Amino acid sequence: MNYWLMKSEPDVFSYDDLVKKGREHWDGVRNYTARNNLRAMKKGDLAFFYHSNTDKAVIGIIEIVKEAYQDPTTNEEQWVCVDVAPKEKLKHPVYLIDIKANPKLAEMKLVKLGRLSVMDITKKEFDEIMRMSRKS
DNA sequence: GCCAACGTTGGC
DNA sequence: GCCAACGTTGGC
Repeated sequence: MNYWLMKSEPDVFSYDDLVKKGREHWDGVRNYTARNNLRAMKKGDLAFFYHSNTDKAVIGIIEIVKEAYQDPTTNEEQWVCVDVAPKEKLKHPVYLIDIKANPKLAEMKLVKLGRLSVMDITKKEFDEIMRMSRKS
């Protein structure tokens, strides 16, 4: 079981949009590091859904329901996508500013590699963000 | 293979 | 809207 964090601009595709759809392709990734992470995902892995730009917060948990396959939005063979489904919306969003302020999360790629859109996180980081989401 | 120029992302 | 960070491209 691996843990991930995936970014989306909520104006383009939000967690609530995913809930409405029930399941969606996570396509359009055109970055090699992010692509490698997509390829490493296993069915059943969990990922945080992060809203960039307007919210800058982790909103919910999603589950990988289909492993990497050719991205249908391009003919270039090197790009892949996965399918995801909503798992659970966090009780409270966990904001980037609070993640940055938490020393336990200082090593997160979210903080260190600001532009990476699909990243791996540790179970400790996953658990810590879950803990933060339970209090307002 | 180096590196400057350029484009994109995303926080502020 | 600006700009820093950084990945990618292309000339040499």
